[in-house]
Amino acid sequence: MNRRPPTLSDVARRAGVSYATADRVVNGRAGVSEKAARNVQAAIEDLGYVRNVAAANLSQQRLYRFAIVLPAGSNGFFQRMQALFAEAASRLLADRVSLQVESVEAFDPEALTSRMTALAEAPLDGVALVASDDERTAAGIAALRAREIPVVTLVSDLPGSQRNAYVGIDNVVAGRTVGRLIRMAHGGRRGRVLPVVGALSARDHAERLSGMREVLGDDFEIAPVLEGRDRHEMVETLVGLALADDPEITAIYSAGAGNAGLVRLLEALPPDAARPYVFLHELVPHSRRALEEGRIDVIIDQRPEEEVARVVEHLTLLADRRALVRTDPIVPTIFLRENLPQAQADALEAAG
Amino acid sequence: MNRRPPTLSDVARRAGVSYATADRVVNGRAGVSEKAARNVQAAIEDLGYVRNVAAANLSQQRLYRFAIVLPAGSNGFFQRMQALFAEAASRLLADRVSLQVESVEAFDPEALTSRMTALAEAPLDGVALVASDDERTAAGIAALRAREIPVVTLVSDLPGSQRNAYVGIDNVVAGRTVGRLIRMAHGGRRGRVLPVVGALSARDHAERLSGMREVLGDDFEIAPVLEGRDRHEMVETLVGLALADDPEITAIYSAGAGNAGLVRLLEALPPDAARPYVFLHELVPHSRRALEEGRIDVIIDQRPEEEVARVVEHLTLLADRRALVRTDPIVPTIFLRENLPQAQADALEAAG
DNA sequence: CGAAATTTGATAGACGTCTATCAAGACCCG
DNA sequence: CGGGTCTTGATAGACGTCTATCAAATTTCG
Repeated sequence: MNRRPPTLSDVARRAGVSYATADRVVNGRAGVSEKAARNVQAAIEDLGYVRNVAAANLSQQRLYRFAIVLPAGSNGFFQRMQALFAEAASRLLADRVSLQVESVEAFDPEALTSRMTALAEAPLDGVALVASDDERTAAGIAALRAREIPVVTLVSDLPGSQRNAYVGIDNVVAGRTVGRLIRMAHGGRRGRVLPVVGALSARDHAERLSGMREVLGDDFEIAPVLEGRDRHEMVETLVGLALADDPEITAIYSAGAGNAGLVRLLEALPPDAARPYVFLHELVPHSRRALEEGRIDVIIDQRPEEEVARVVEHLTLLADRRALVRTDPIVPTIFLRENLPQAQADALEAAG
Repeated sequence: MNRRPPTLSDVARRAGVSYATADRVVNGRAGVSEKAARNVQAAIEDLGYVRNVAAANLSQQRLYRFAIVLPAGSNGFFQRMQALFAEAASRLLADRVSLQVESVEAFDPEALTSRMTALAEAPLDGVALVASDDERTAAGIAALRAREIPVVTLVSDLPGSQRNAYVGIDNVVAGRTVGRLIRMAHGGRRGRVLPVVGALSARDHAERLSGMREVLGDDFEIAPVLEGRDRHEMVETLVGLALADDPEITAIYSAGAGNAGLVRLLEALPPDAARPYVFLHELVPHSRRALEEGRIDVIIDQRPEEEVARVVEHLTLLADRRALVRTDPIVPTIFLRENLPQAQADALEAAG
């Protein structure tokens, strides 16, 4: 129960070969007879040999150099994600993983592409990026892959491209989840839903809406979709007008960003007036506060903590040319005011 | 950008001391003047030195031997947890962490205590266990601590004891979350809730109920609490009787186990008959199926995957006498049929 | 001042794996 | 059977840290 785990020398001895031969087998180097290889494999299984990663990493001086490209700007979600990556970076220093977190102008495929071109020249072992739905982005990914640099898309995918993996939620699932919650909140009654997105041309926003529609079916009316460009002033204005215009609205689903404007609008309502149910995405300071104060009802979060962890996991595995585990999408998480995570507030404060 | 991370030799050189002295500083060994220590610290910060854990682990031949004690039996939740620990164990072999997963008879504090006494004699670096609310368990924990073996309680806490940490959800929070969902599902209307627990004397079940009550306040009636002993036949019978007896019930909250019985009962209902909203705990095969088939509405899950990861994290840190990170409780997660995790089914199948 | 105590330096060996090199042995084919 | 190719063995050095030892230098204190 307490004995030393077997080393490769033990394996070699057991297999009746030299250390060199055993090493050739485990590292897939050429020049080993089939028989010897079989013996070594058998010895590995007999002894339950597992390669000591500490020793392996040490001897190889393995360094993992990853670049993470995030959209810049005031978007609370990406600020949170950036803080999480920064925190991960300092934690991962001890494991010889260096994360270089970069910002590019949001919604600017040109800027993203030129950044990617630059990264393709850098000595990197992997890149994660928030893809924009654009041919140039796909070309940038291809350029990185051509240099043998693995690429992971994050939050927003680009399915046709050569990216190795996607880390993020399935937006249709997120929309369906909101649909179900809307149904629940209406307790069997019908209602009229006001959808707000950044732009209908944004694939993720459109997918969320269509997921919601799938679940609501014909039992609910859907008001004309507002496109707020993810800008809070615009969201505030448009939603304000729509609500004034259409008193039948029983629920608002904001599938995009710019929710600070929505929250401002809700704060301006008389405190005890009936208001529509409000569902929105991403747990950030202002949405958290709104939920705590009862101005909104549900936040759908894509758990950036989990996404950050998984990006690092994927990039490390890809850099070692190993198989990915856990390629299923991130599950959108439902936050009500009752199950808000506790540490969240502190972590955000600490991040400034 | 691509240079070799600094080693302790670099630090020593920079600080103008020998490697030996630098080593004494970083490992907190005695026999270093204050001045030398300050110089070394400064050099560490200047260079951004981070101890290479691979090298450190290698040189120390550090082995982490942890024991995990779970209640035996057919309980789907603990079966899932056991599978997750087994999976973690094989993954962690490469990191020289050995998890020895043990079962003891459920609800048998005597059996748990004698197991703990045995473990106190074993060469272990940490123990995780599902505490039962019992003095003997507290004594067992004390015995382990007396042998310098860190102890983490899992799923069920024992606050008065000497355990180093608790990994699990806050059951009041879970109950409050359900309370909010019940409110939502009633869409502003009143209702009558049937609570089902294993036993009112079980602290976690009682806490869940009181959390729910907090949120429902006086707007809802609460039917007499059923105690199903976490046994599915008993739950099936009791709930069946209660529903027949009390047609006013609009929601069922099952805060304990034995939900297979509840699901059977619901399956027996005529398919298109109105049924109460049903809320229960833990995503396991039968509850998952019930949710997929629309026989229940919500599953509150305590994310055993996350708990397993955190147990390992805590035990490792404790074994190294380091400070714990992330001591906030696990956040109860809400699953609707729309946001069920995908991989779950496969993972459970694979675990057999 | 001198003896004792404390601090420092130098260094060696170990941890397990990886990489590389060189020589020797086994095998094949003409 | 001789020359070539393939396979194997032996071994050395490196990775960065930890532990230990011994001697030398410095400080403390009676």
